[in-house]
Amino acid sequence: MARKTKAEAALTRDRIVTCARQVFSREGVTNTSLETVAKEAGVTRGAVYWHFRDKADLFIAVRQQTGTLLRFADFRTGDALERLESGLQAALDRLRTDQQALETYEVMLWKCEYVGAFASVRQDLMSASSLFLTEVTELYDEAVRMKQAPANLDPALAARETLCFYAGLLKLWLADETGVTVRAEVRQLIARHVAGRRLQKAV
Amino acid sequence: MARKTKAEAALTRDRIVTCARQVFSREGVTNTSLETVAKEAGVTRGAVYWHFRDKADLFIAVRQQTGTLLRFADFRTGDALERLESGLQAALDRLRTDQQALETYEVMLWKCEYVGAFASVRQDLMSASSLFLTEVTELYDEAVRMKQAPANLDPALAARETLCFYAGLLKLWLADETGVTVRAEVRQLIARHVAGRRLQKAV
DNA sequence: AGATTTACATACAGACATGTATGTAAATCT
DNA sequence: AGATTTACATACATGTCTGTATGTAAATCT
Repeated sequence: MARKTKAEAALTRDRIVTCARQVFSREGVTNTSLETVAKEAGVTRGAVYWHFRDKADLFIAVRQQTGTLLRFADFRTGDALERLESGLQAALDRLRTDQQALETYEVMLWKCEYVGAFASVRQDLMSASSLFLTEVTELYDEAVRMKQAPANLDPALAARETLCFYAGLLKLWLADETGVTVRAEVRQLIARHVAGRRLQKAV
Repeated sequence: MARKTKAEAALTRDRIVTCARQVFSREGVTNTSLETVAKEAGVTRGAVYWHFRDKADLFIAVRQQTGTLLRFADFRTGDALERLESGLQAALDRLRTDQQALETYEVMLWKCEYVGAFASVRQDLMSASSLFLTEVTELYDEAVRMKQAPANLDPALAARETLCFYAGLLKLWLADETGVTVRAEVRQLIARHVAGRRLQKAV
């Protein structure tokens, strides 16, 4: 077949990743055949195998294309607890407004089996959790130093609780199609969670 | 083949379910072939198809064999918040001491894709979440009435936060093989979470 | 005791997925 | 401008899984 331009090839690769995400979210990662992905992207399996070693490699590309939901570094205004809340709210907002992020996280949290080649991906997720812990611990630490949180608050422990809350929230939010379980009240949920850390309990 | 006694057949069925759980947790649900399960159980696929319609049906049996992790009804001593904490602690304790429960939840939370026939299973999980919400809401309601929790605590919202915390905790606990993320401090985590609801903040 | 199920094992038929090997024409390199 | 890659498409070889149909001897029913 006629060779494509570098730019064209990059587009092809991108189309494959995009289609893979969609097919993954429809049919689940394991049930997805690379043939299906290829067809959806208007290429053959040859193209897929040229750009990616195997399905696990493609899956990693899907994750990278979407990137991470949560970037506390993006929030520099307000006190530590305000920045924490902003970060969490922004993450959940993105799920609502960004179809791509929605699909990717649907796949990661509900449509993927972390076994075999995918076991290492789970390690990645846990690494991301560690990063989250580090950042949130620092935020709580700052909150304590600034007297916004009670002095007896253990930043590391509180951060772990927040991590659990966040992980569960993401997972339940995605599954809560009716909206009654958590979707309808995400904002208040997050606000409440963070408010619970403040020195003057307001909620 | 020689027909088995009803009792023998029940044992066979049970062996199949047990082996299915183990294979599922090793290889993931989708990657598991019924042939593998059958071999492990010392039977052929004929037996598996005799007892179960298909893999999804078998998966449901695996869930039923283990049952639910959390039964607040089991705890009748102490105030509402103490009962809440006891329930949560007991659930996580079970994961530590009950290999079967461990495997089942590993499968449900990390080794299963909720797609196609399994989509309805996810509905079931959300129904269980609703039940959890009902029970915990009632506990918080009682805590408020008994002045153990602040009057401005919204039981329904607090219950949702606890649900998220619990869901995330389960998921992270299972993946935290090194223990550094949450496993080492589950007890304090749960204690802290519940203590955060008490009128006199202690943590 | 005979008729009927039951609890499987065996056999069959077909679909589907994977990885690799090979071909090729145009981009890109020199 | 020629040599070399590149970006795929095509073809091949193979393994695997599913669902069902059929067989059968012993339990269970009547």
